[in-house]
Amino acid sequence: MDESKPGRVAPTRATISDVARQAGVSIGTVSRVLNKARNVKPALQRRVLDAAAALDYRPDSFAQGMRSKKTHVIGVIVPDLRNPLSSEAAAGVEEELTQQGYSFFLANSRYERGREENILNEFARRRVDGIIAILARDQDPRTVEQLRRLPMPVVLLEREIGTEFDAVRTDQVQGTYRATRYLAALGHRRIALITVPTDNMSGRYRFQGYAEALADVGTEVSADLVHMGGYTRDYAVNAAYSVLSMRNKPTALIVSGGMLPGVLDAMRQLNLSIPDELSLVVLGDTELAALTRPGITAIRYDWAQTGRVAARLTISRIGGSETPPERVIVPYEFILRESCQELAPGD
Amino acid sequence: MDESKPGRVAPTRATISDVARQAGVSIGTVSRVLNKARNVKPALQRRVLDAAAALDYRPDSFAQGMRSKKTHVIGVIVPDLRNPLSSEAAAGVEEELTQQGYSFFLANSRYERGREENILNEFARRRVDGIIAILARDQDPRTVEQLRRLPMPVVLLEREIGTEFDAVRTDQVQGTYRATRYLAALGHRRIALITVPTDNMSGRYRFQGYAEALADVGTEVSADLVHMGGYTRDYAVNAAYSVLSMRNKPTALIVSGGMLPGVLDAMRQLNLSIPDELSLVVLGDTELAALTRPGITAIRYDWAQTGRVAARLTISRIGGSETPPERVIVPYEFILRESCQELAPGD
DNA sequence: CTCTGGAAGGAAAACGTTTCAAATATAAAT
DNA sequence: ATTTATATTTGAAACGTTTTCCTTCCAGAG
Repeated sequence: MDESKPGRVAPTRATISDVARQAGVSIGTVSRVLNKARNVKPALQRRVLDAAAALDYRPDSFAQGMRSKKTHVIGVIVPDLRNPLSSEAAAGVEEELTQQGYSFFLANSRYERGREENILNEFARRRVDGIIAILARDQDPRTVEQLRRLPMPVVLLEREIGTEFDAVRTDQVQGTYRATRYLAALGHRRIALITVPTDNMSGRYRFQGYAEALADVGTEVSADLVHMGGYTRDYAVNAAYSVLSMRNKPTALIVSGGMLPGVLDAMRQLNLSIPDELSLVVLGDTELAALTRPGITAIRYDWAQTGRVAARLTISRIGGSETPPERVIVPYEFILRESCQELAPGD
Repeated sequence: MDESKPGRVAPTRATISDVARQAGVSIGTVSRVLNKARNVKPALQRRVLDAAAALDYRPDSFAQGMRSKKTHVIGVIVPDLRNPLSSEAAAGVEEELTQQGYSFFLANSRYERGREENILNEFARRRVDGIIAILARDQDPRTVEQLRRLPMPVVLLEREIGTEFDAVRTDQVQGTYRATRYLAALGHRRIALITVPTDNMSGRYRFQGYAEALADVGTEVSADLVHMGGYTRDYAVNAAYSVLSMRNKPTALIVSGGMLPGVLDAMRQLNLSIPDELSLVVLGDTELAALTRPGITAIRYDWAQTGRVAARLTISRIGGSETPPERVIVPYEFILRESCQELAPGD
């Protein structure tokens, strides 16, 4: 019925046979011209190209995918769309993929394993050429098993599973080590840590850097200063609240970027000021850290860069690269602001 | 060669004919069971379902799309992945689409028309079932024409083109009106406005609300107080810098959320304090506005909600809804913080 | 002039679904 | 027991590509 509507252009797209007819050749020839263009006389080639242009022909990606098994689509799975890690990484992936002619599905697991499983299944069903994943948990054997079964290359972002998958990550160990040593150099010894659980790489490596730095200055990790039990803002608020209202409270605090809002919130409630009453370093720089007053000293991670690297790596795997799994580590940057203070000897 | 590797599961997925063979029925029956399941005897239905489960069968989405013309994919195009409007809207869209069994392509135009055009073409080629778009410019005739030609429903987000497309947007007119009136009620008359250009809806409606409010308090718009020439952070810094270093500088400033960082940056450079030297209202609430000190009074827009509504609307259009184009307006919320001060009579 | 071999182009198969027409089985009505 | 209507199931076409296998051309060699 639409066909007859006067004002409406018929919505039927030209197919390859339309082009073939218009150019007076077989569809096979059209396909050959449009793809490799081998063994076709220049004259014919022109005719085909002209016909295709005239008809505004675009190959149907479903027919292509059906036949050639290549979709030029990559699946990207993140745990929390609103977290800067996710959005920055997605932005980096986007930059690189677009440039290389790929599209991508974006999916959000919300840190739920069930969702993650469904998403991976859906990606497989949709025959994505590759997957870039920031997993909720990288130690769950079911997840690992599912990844192993996937017929397309998988690149992990900010996560690690043994050495069998490509992985791109920021240097959380060194970054956190540096943050801790920086505070220690200012005289702090009671340094609290609020970040994500150890069931993914970020938490594990952050704790490792923290613990190593403390050990190097001859201090032991004190369990009551470490809160690594959740991902949410509420968790951060509660953790900060409880650690900052201890009788013998810490003089410094290291918090991950996604939890900074919660910590600032708690500090406001407790009416604690930075840096007089608490020195603060954030793992992962954000606009909030940069622009709040005083500015928060930060370990900056270039997540967009990890995204770009992961995208390039994925594409090279799709291209058939068979080298052993890579492990790329993107360095951190230390951003000095005004949130830390030398500890007065008496404190 | 992979087939023979001992440790590797053969990566060939089961097809519908495998299921048919296993269940001892025709492929047509399998298809019917898996889709509508009408007119199939319960016994057979069980057999088919069991077979499908046993083989871990998942219909190939390319074959499906090829035949049925439905892809269950929606294309989402945003102008700036790092802007809260984009990421919040994407998150809202994601919530709703996932729940309804849709996947989505996410693409980033970076406010460039050429990219936008390519993205729309790519979406068409990939036969997305519908498109949700935050356009770079909603007044460009070429963009409009391209949208008209698209064979799938398009829902505009935070943009409007006449009345021929569905559009979901926040109430920028009223929000900005309210912000302006609020400042006026505190005695301010020299109120600056820094936001995006008028070549998309947000800029137009913000200016409208601003101008109406000023008119209602008997003040004229003063061109040197209005900066609506760019989208970037750099633009915001420069605009704020120039407007705040005027001899007769404004006593209050309204800025859009994406540009708040730039404004705060400029204020820091100029060493201006809030609210003593400048009252500030931000259009679009963000974490930065909420957590910086003092907190910035904000007009909050629920972009995630617009995303959800747009997703629902898109799906209903895909379902064949033929009602006239809708125009949904999501209300604003006034968030009072500490960034505004009553103007002293002498000022 | 015939033969050979490579280049160029065509015809048709295949990809895995959905859907439609036809065939068969079942139930109801006579 | 037939006939008729209805419910179920089958078989095959169709979707728009890519690709494989042929056939046809031609040029150069013998």
